[in-house]
Formats: sequence, C-alpha cells, structure tokens
Amino acid sequence: MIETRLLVQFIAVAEELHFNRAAQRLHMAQPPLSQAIRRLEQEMGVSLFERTNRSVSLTPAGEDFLESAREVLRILDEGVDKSRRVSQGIEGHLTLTFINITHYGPLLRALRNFRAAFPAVSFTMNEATTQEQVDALEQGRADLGFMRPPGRTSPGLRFDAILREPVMIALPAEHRLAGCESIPLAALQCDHFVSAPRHLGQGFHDQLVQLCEAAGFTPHIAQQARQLQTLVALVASGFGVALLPASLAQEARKDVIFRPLEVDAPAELQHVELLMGWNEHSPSLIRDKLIEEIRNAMPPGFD
Amino acid sequence: MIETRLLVQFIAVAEELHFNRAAQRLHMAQPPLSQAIRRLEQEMGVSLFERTNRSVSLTPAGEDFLESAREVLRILDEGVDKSRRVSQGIEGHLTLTFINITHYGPLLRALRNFRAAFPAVSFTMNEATTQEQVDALEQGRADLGFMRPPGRTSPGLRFDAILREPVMIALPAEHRLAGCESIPLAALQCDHFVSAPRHLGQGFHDQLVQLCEAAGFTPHIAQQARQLQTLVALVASGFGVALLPASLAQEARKDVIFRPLEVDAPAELQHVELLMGWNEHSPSLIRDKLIEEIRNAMPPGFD
DNA sequence: TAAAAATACTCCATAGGTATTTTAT
DNA sequence: ATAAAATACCTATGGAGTATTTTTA
Repeated sequence: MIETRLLVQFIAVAEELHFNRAAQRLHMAQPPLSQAIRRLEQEMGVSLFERTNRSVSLTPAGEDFLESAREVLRILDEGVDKSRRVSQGIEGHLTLTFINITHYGPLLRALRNFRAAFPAVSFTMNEATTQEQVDALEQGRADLGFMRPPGRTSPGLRFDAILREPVMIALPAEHRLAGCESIPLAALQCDHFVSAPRHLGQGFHDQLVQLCEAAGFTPHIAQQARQLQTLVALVASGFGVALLPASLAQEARKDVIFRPLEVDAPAELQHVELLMGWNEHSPSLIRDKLIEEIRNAMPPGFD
Repeated sequence: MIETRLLVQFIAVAEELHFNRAAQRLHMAQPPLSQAIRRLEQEMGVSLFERTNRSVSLTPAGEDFLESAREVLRILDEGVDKSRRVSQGIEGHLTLTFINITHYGPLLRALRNFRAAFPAVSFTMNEATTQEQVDALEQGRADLGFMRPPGRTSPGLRFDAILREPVMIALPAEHRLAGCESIPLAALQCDHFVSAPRHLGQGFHDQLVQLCEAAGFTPHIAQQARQLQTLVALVASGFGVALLPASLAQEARKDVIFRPLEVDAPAELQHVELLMGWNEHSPSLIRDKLIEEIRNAMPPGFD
C-alpha cells in the first residue's frame, strides 16, 4: 500500500520538478527523496518522472497520477475535518423513529428549533411500532425513538416521558351512553372492547385489563388491531368500545365520541405516556443536543 | 499526515469491531493495533471508537470517517491502476495542434483508425500557427502538431513530413496572365506580391524571395497577412499576386485562379510541406502510437 | 473467572541523514 | 567546471512484537 507520505513527496517533486527544491520544501535532504520516489515508482510499476541529470519532467502516467494523488490527499483532509465536525456535534445525521402521533406541538417545535441551530445535521425519519423502535435502538439503527412505554426493554436504553395524556373511552356515536358527559367504566362491563394485541407490547392491552379489573370486571375483547387509528375505525363500525389516548380525539370524526373515564384506579393507570428513548451505549453528541432541545420545549412539569 | 497504513488498520477494526480479530486479519499482534488506533485518534483529535473492555463500537465521528477512509483507499487504488494504464498506452490524453488545413484525407483517416484502436484515449484539438505550435511543443502544452516547416526550432523537437504539395501562383481572375496554362515566374517581376510576414517564421516569405531570386528579380511585397486565407482574399481584391500551396486551390473561389509555376529552381523550393512535429523530450507512448498510425496511413513515398 | 483491551518494554525495519560519486551541460 | 541526481553507508525514530496488567461482564 502506498503511504500518504510518498504521495506528499511525489506531489512536491511533481510541482517543483527539481529534487533539491522539493526536498527543501519537505524539510528533508535530497537523497532520501530520490529514494522515496524510486520506491514509489517501483511499487506502482510505473515510471512517473523522466530524469536527466539536468532536468526532471513528468511522464504522462506521472501527470495522471499527480491528479489522483492530490485528490487522495484532498479527500483525506476533508474526511478528517468532517469527522471532527461530527465529533463536535456541528455536523451529522440522526435517524428518528415515531409511532403514529402527528399532532404534538412541543415536539415539532423542538425539531424546528434544532434544525435552525444545526443546519448541517440531516435526518432520517421512520414510522415504527414501539417494539420495532426498541429493537432499532438496541441495534444502533436508530438514534432516538418516540414511542409508548415498552413492555420489554434492555439495559442501555434510556427513556424520558415527553407527553402524558388521559385515557378516554371511545364510543360509537349511537352508543347508549353517548349522551353522558363522562362514563363510569363499570357501566361498560357488558360491552365488547377492541384493543391492541398484547404481543405488540405497547402496554395498552395490559392497561385496559387492569383498569377494567379496578372497575370490578374482566373486559370482553371482541377484536384486536395493531394501529390505534384502526381501533378508532373499529369503534366507529360498532365492533365495540375502546380505551384510547386523548390525543386521538383530535382527529375528530362524527361517528366516534370520546368521553372521560370514571374509575377508582391509580392516576398512572388512567394516563398514557409518550416517551422518547435512546441507547446510552451509542454515544451521539448531536442526539444528546436534540434531547436537550426537546426537554426545553416541553411544557413545565416534564423533566 | 495520516498514513494509509493507519486507514487500513482503522477500517479493519471498524469492520471487525474486535481488536483481536482485526489484528489477525492484518497479520499483526493486538497491542500495536490498539496503539495505532490510539495514534490515529490522537492525530485526528477525534474519538473514533467507543471501547469497553468487552465491546468495541464506532462513534458517529468514526462511522463518518470510515466512509472517508474507504473512499481514500478506493481513489488511491484507482489512481494507481489508471496511471499504470496510461504508462502502458491503453489510456490517456493527447493535445493536438493544427494549422488551418482541413482537407487532408490520409491524416483524418489515421485519426479515425487511432480512435477505434484506443477508445480510452481522449483528444484536445487546437488550431494554431506554426510558431505557436513550436512553442507549445517545447513547453509541453501540446503532444503533436501539424504545421509548416518552422523557421526557428529547438533541440528535442522532431519533425516528419506528411504532405508535400507544389507552390502555385495565385492571380486575380482579371489578371493579364489569367489565361495562361502555366506562368513563368519571371513574367511577374513587375507585379506586386502579397505574402506572410517574415517574423511568423513560416518560411513562406523566405521561399517566395528565394524563388523570385532564382527567376532573376527581387519581389515587391505590397501587403502582408498572417492567414493564408487572408492572402487569397487580398489576391482576389487585386492587391497583388501570391505564391501559395496548391491545397488552397481546393477552396475554389471564382475571383482567384491558381496556375503552376515555371521557374528554374530546386524542387524543394517549388514545394511546400506539411509536417507533424513533437517533442522527443516529452515521452508519450500513445503519442508515438498515433505517429505510427499516421505514418502507416501516408501514401507511399513518405517516411 | 474469563475474555478482551490497555500498558510496559524490547527490538528491528526503514525513513532519513551525510558523504561521495556520477553525469550531462 | 558546475549543477543536479544517484549511490553508499550510517543513524535513529517509531512501528511491531512479547509479556503482563487491567477491567468488566
């Protein structure tokens, strides 16, 4: 393999066309420079210079290699500089993953601020389930994920709550209790429920079961669906009722109504959180800066 | 300056994410590899790997530099390969210069053949006077030039005649001798002549003077012009008569007629040559191959 | 306790220096 | 005779090896 030192020496001789001057420029003596160029030519198997004892000139192959050598050093320099900027958090790339939650203002505001502050940082955004995000963070395929509380996690993953919203009851518009301001959960003990499948590990299923048990009954799960939006659609179609995060009420549709929940259960069971998660074993300065930006954008009471 | 050896070592560790395996792959021991990576990190001022004693992973800056390192080695390899091909005459570039002579078949044929045989060789073609071409060849700005016999030349330049054409007399259509099949030069001793300026060194001027002296008179130069086409125009406008290469008669215009010359002078004085010239101090395999191709395309009698 | 990287030291290969010769102008 | 590159030989830096220690999972 040709060392960069040889390239620097070659460029000096090619530019000076004079071994003595080139050696001066390189702060070295002429004989070792002659030897170095000879080594280079031998290793390449190419005659780079046409030498008489009175003058030095580049062969066409040397002329050609001069461009390559300059290019190599240029790319190396730029690569080192860029790597430095990345290590300083000035430049870089972040892969973010999201569950399908689109309307959360403080998060979007934080992202906008971050882009303004770090214009040289690029983003990849992927939608994914909570469990997919946990896997991606573990395997280093993602830098920061926005998800529901994960069932199983792994050491090294860190989470911060960035949104806490109440669980509400979603009813078909024609439901017998649709007229009530708020609904005692016990009143639904004979209703069918729709829910997320347990193996998706979003915790929603468990939370539903625990809330119903606090209300004194075991829910009858009529149908499961992976996407929360799909659950809303199932409620609309009359498959049953559902317990869902309040934010889904914002996508107002006339055939589904959301009502507050009345149940004697711990506050944390009656709320659902949006978390941001990352892998502290994958150090990333810019990711940490983005986390900081998001924390600053949060309403008071989140930390 | 970061040596390529360090890049190779860095890439090995980055790919294996394991100092021992990387060292095996590099056929070296683990401790010097650890030291080398540490040196690299120090020189760059960047932490490239996140090490625990149990695992190694790339930092974002390391991830980024991995791409640069691969790119550097790739360009270096390609550069060496390309330079080898250039030295073997498979690939390359030729800068050709021409005087304004467009209608010479064998030359164009040779160029076509050459392009077919060496498709990886690119060309730059520049029109230039004979003297400009001589300068360009001396300074290495051109590889091969097609020109008239130069006045002053320089050591290292080599020339080969590729075309020999008779000198003819160009007369305005209304000239008193326009009716003659051929014209004794002595008959023009009272006419005005137009000619190329002597300092352009194309030898034309000297040739004109010598021919006239062979015919027993000294020509009266009425007007000089740099371009032979301009001389034809001057003849057409009645500024005088001219001695010109026969090939100019091909650009037939009705207001100028060309007539053979009758004079008792050596044959070489009565002909003008097209030469190809090159600098033998600038070695170029592909140029030599093109010269060979052109010689092969010449009609018999040129060598 | 075991696996893996870091540390400490030793050694030698080779890049570079000095003195000299060769060569072409 | 001189300028410039090549050759010969020497020196010493630093890259690589071996033995050992440290660390943490």
